[in-house]
Amino acid sequence: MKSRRPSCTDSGSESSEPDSKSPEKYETATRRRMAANARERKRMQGLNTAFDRLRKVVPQWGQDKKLSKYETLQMALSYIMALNRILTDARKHNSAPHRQWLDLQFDCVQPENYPCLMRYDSPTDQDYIHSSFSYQFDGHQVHG
DNA sequence: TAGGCCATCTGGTCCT
DNA sequence: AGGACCAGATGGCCTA
Repeated sequence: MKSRRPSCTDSGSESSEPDSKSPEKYETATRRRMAANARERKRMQGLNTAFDRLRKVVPQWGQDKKLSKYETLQMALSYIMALNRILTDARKHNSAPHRQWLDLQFDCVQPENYPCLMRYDSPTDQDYIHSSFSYQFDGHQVHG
């Protein structure tokens, strides 16, 4: 857990001074604010858990650094488009050898087999897979 | 030190 | 009324 802002306590409400309100109303407002803050924290934690799960199923291309949220979304988009492309290509070439090739592709996109995405048997494989993933880490760009 | 990324707080809006 | 969601503000941490 990261450190929290020292200036903003859970009581939360420098802005909600007692003013003309009764102490009871001030207390109620403070309690509600604290509860809302806690809910918001929990909600954001849920969101971050979802991002972590997404990171696990999205290829990282050997990046040792954890993908940022933005990068994760861009990579997920790119990944989905790549899978879509595999399916489209498979429909175009529906012969037996390509069936084999398609099976291989599907094997490779299983999360437990991601290492095989990083190991290319031929330059052609490397070109194809890289061309399928349009997301570039450097440029933060997706070509669709 | 600047810039990127992130967690948290907060007030507003919408929905139940 | 209260919860969920969102966006803006703020400050901490890390890296080049």
